[in-house]
Amino acid sequence: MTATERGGAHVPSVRETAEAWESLFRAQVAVMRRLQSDPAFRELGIKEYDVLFTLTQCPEGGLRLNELNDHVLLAQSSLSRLVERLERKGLVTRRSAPDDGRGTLIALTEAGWETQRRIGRAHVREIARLLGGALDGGELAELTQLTARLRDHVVEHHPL
Amino acid sequence: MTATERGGAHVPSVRETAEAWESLFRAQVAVMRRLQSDPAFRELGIKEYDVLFTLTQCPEGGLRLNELNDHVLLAQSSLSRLVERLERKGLVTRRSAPDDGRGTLIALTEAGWETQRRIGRAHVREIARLLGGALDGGELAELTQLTARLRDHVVEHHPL
DNA sequence: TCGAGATAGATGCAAATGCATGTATCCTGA
DNA sequence: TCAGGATACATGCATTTGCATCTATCTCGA
Repeated sequence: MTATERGGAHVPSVRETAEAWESLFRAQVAVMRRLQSDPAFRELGIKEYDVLFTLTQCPEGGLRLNELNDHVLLAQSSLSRLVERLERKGLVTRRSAPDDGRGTLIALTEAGWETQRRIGRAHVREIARLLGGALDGGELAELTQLTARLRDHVVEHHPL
Repeated sequence: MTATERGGAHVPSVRETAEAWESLFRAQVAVMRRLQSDPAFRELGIKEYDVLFTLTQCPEGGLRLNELNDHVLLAQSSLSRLVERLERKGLVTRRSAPDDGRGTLIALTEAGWETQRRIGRAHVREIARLLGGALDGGELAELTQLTARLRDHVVEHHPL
């Protein structure tokens, strides 16, 4: 068996790359389909939750709409309206960015933090329930590393 | 450094599991955002393409709607109408399943095969362009393995 | 300083989506 | 055999999404 045959440290072929993406994508679909049906997301859609979560992971002041948009699979206009809905529910505030009159700063309200924590706890439990037993700790760490590097590479080398 | 600290073959914590999912999901978002903007998907949306692709990967006769639905992140009704659109475009045919009067068999037309091949070629090139250089062959194979096992586990242990 | 182009976000509108439900068919146990 | 429930898919309808475009603001070079 050659290095190539066992998938050694060679430059991957187009086919190998496409297969890896396909596999990653299908795994995401399978997991996401199940996560979406979690009762935790009856109160708030998973995309709305994702925005709240992203806001918890960033400096206190909040995020610009375009920064938020990097984390979510939505068109700019769709995110704009999603945030508008969150504002109407009292979960986030929007204010004009102090240093750039065009920008909008989105920040969590107290209710937003509380809602994220509440849904987040159930969500994390559900993730563990679904994925538990699929991979051991080393494999899971490996997966985290590989996907993180994949993301970093794409963000770094292929701006939108 | 203990085995746990370096992520050895232990039973993963809830936190480690959630981190891995988060990382996988963000990588998927980053890659998908870029794939979606490929001009190859101006003619046909990526979800529509995905259905055509899935149909190429299965026995000649086609797939039932509910089987298709396992591969796609869409509600049953949305897929039903997506397939209806594909039929109107002449890319698939729908016929009643011979062994089950409730079912619908979806199959590619000749134009459907041709369209999938054409878009697929461009799509695979784009995948290689985006991911090329991110991971070497061994890492890519590892990623394929891990995500495939993740999917298999979820499909096996957590039916919808 | 000014004007052309770039950028951030909002909005009108058509298309796509999901939920709830409807219809037809299939299955199962009494 | 047949009634009750389950399953497969379709459909009405309100919501969400994306595209194209608009406005407001910023940036930069002449």
